[in-house]
Amino acid sequence: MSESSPEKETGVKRNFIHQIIEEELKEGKNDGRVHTRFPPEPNGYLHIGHAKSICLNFGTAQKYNGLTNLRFDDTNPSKEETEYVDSIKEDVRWLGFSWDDREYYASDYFDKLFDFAVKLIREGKAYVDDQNAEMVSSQRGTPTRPGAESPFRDRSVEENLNLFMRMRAGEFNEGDRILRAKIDMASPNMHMRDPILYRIMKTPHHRTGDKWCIYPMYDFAHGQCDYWEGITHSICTLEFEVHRPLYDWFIDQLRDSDYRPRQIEFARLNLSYTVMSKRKLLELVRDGYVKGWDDPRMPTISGLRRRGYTPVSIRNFSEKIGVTKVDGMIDVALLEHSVREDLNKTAQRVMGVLDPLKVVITNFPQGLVEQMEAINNPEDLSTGTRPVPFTREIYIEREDFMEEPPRKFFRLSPGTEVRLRYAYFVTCTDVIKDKDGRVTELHCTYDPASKGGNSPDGRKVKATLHWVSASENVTAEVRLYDRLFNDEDPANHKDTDFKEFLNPDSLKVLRGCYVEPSVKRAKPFDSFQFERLGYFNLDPDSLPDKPVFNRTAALRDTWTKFKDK
RNA sequence: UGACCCGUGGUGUAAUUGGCAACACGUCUGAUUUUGGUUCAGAAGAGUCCAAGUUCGAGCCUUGGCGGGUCAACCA
Repeated sequence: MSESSPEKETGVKRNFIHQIIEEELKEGKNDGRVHTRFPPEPNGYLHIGHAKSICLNFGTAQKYNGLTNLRFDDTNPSKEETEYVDSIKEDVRWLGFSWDDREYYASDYFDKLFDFAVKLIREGKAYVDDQNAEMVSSQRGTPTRPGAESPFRDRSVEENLNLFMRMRAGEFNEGDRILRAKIDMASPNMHMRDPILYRIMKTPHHRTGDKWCIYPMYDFAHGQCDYWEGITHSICTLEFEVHRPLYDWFIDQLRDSDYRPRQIEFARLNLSYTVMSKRKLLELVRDGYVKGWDDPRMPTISGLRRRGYTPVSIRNFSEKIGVTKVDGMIDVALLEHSVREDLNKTAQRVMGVLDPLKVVITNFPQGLVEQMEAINNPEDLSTGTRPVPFTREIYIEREDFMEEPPRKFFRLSPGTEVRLRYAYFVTCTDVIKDKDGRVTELHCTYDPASKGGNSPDGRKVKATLHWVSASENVTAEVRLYDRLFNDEDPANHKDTDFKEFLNPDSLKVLRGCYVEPSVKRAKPFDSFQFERLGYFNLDPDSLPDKPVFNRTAALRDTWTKFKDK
C-alpha cells in the first residue's frame, strides 16, 4: 500500500469506529470508500442525542474524506410529518453540516423495495401470512422458547404473489395480511423468526400520498436503502445490535458484488437531569408543559439554540463525550461547560438588572448623563468598547445588597465601598425602608476621582457591581430558565410519571426587568450587564424574540454555597 | 432456560496492541482579576467487577463466575 493515509486530520478524536474503518481500509474493503448516513425518522424534533449521532456520522466521513447522506426514515406514515423534516434539515444545517444534494427518503425506495419483496417471494423466501397480530405474536415464542411456524408458511409462490399484489391493490383491510420473510422460527434471535416485511396501512404518506397502502417495516427498508445509496458504514445505536443478523441477511439477498454496508452500533447519549425520549418530549409539547419543541428548557437542538448554545459548543461536547458501546450517563455539567467555554471567548457582554433596587448617588449632579466606557468582551479586546450612560439614580441587583452582611459577603452593605463596573467607587450611606421594613432605596456617595472604576490613590474594593441607569435604560420581559427536571436523574424514570420530576422553578418570569429587545433599538444593551449571572449570546443580531437568560450551574452552586455559610 | 452486547476514579474517555493507569468534567485549596466569571498553580479521588490461568510482567490474552443492558411493536 502507499504511504498516503486516507485519514484526514479533522481534530476528530479517534474512537473504536475509526479503528474498524482503518482496519477495513487496510484490507481494501469497499474500494477504500467511506460513506455514512444520518437517518432520522421525521416524527419529532432533533435533540442533543441526535447531535451526537450527527457529529459522529458527518465527522467520521470527513475524517476519511468520505460523504454523508441525510436520509429520512419515513416508512411509518402514521407518525411522520413534513414539519419535522423541515426542522431536522434546519437543525443539521445549524450544527454546521452539509449533505449537499444527497437528501434521501426511505419512501424514495418504495418501488424498489416492492420489487425486492417480489423477488424474495419468487425465491420462496417470503410469504403472505393471513393471521392477525395476536396470532403472529403468540407464535413468535419468547426469547427463551422457540416460535411456531405459521400455517400459511408453505403457500405456493403463485399464491403468495397473487395475495401480495392484492395487498398492494388495497383489497384487504389493515391487519388482515402481512408479508413475512421465511427464515427460522426457532432462531434464538427473535428478529430472525420470520420478520414482517410489509404491513397494510391505509394512511396517506406525507410524501407519497395515497399511492401505497402497504408499507415496509424498518428492518426491510433500512439496510436496503443503505445498500442502494452505497453506504459503507451504517452507524446506529445499541438497541439495533440484535437486528444486525437480519440486516446482513437482507443484504445477502441483495448484493451482487463485493460491496456490502456494515452496521456498527454505539451507545446513545444519556444526559443527567434530562429526558430524551421522543415520546416523552412529544408529550411535554402536546400537553402544554412547555411552549413548543424549541422551548429553551427542552433538550432539543432548537431549544438549546434558543437558550444560547452555539453550534461549536455542541460539536465540542460531542467530541468530548467520545464514542463507545458503554451505556452510560453523561453529566449535564459537561454540556454546560462546553457552552461556557465557547461563550466565554465569543459572547459580547451586556449589563442588566433583573430584580432592581434603586440607588441614589447623592453627590452626583442631578440631570447629568455621563457616558462611561464599557469593554464588550474582556476575553477579546478587539471587540472594542461601548458607551454606557451613568446617572444620579441607578438600579442595582437587589441581591447585591445586604444590610447585615454575613462573613464573606463582599458586595454592598452600609458603610462599605464597592465599584460600579466601568463607573465609580460608591459607598452606601443610608438605607431607606418602607413601613414593612423592606429596603426600597439606597443612598450612596461616589468618589469622582474613581471614574472608570479605578481610584488614583490605589485603594482597592472587594466587589464590583453591575448597574443600570434608572432613567437611561430599556425594559423588557426576561425569562429565567433552569433545568426542566430537578430530579437526580429523571432519565431513569422509564414510565409516564416522568412529569412528576418537572422542575417548578424551571421557568420564572421576573418582573421589573430592565433589558432591551426590539422595543428601543436606539440604546441597545448599553445598560445590561448579564455576565455576572452567566454568559449570554445577546448581541443585537442573534437576539431571540424573547431574551433568554442562561443561568449557569456554576453560579447557582456558588450561590447555594454562599447562602449556606 | 435463550441470543447478543457491555463492565477502568463521582461522571465520561484513554492507555504505543502485555511493561504496575493518563486526560477532561466535577469537587476542594491557593494566587491573580473592573464578572464570586476567566486565567494560573496545586490537591483529593480508581489499582481497572471477581477468581483462577498463561507470562519475568495483564486493564489488555485464556477459562469460569458475577453484575448491568438489549431483544417477544403489523414503531424506528
